[in-house]
Amino acid sequence: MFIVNLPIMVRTKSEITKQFIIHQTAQVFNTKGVAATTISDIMEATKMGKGSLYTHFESKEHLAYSVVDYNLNDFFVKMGTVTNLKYSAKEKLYAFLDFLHDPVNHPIKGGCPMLNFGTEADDTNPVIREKVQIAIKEAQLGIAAILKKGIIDGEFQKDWDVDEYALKIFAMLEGGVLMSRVYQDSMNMNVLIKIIKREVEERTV
Amino acid sequence: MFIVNLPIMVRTKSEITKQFIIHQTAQVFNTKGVAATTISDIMEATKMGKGSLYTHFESKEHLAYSVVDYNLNDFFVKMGTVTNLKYSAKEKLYAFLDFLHDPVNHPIKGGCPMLNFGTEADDTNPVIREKVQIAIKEAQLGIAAILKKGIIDGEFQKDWDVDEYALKIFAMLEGGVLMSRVYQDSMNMNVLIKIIKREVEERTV
DNA sequence: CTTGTAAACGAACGATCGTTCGTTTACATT
DNA sequence: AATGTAAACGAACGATCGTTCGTTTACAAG
Repeated sequence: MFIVNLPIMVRTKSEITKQFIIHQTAQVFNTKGVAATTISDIMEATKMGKGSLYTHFESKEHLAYSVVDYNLNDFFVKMGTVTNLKYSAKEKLYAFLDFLHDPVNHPIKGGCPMLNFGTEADDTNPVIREKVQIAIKEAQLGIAAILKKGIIDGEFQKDWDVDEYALKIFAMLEGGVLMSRVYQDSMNMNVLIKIIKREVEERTV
Repeated sequence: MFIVNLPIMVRTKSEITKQFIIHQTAQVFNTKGVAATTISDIMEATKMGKGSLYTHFESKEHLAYSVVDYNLNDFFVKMGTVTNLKYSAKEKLYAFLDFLHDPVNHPIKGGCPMLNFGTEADDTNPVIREKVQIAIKEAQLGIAAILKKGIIDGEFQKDWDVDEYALKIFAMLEGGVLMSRVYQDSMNMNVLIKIIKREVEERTV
């Protein structure tokens, strides 16, 4: 039915601008927070007029939702890029840990979006809270998947409770990000990563 | 010099009201954040007129500073109240852990103030960032002090790197608070506490 | 009770908030 | 080149922001 003869560029013009706005404001929202980011901030980040923004987003809140999605997704894309370069489970895990070794200059500008948007939204914004919840779940599962692969491949001890240890890794890293960013010094994060690696070695066959 | 014959009540009237305002708005700031808390919110929480607030605080920002101090201090007071009831190091530590077992209903209303104010302020408010930095340092030292007492009293193994483990505990707990509050379920926190207790047992002589 | 001083107050201020809308500009299709 | 449609735009809106200030109220001292 209704087969449309689409031009070469499939629904692009508006979509490109939309993505441009999201891309340009991702750091602003992640740094200042959703509530504290103003339309003026968005205009400055995009160099666009006030009215133009409302051609692509029905409200600041809806843009914020897209930006939260973008930042969360960006984290997993970059995390995947790093881990997919490695073959063994331990190498994947260590690559992931090293990927996060410097929270002062976090790979996602403004810091971990799960930490930032999670703490802002947990009591005030159910939509964002749920987005973060899904992302945290995905992160836990991602770490657990690496550990499980390590067991299947015979790298790690079979009796290791990997779901529990994935939770432990995630919590330690988020705590480490908080500390390092407040201290403006990534030393604590490096100690935590060293601890995790040591514990992984103890579970390596 | 200048010995003043002070009345019975030493600089109270204004100070009491000041503390009342801080007390009444502590939860609001900790839940909504400093930037998102408005004067109207403060008026509603205190049932005071707009002008009265400026009799006691020169700006919203200065009130926020006092509230951050209040919430951070409140945490340590409550933590001390719980741990001081115990004699042995392990009992103190477990009491502290159990004190944090339910982040959905955190002892400090709105959640951990180090987590909340730390993530909001790390890139935007140097004054608050430093207050949180000092608090985190104090928390680390507090945990480490308990562990050190455990070693001195012969409860824990002598070769335990307690500073490192205090850092690990703190990071895990902050990560656990984040997860539990985003999930609106304290299960993850309970697993993390269980893990810590297990590791402490392994270091118990 | 009178008086003096500090606290409480709310109207009003200028600034900025998020949003709307009529108009101009840009650009792909005739 | 003419035309039609969508994007870009900025002035203007009402609402709310944080702050100020002249006045009223509360209350302890004399």
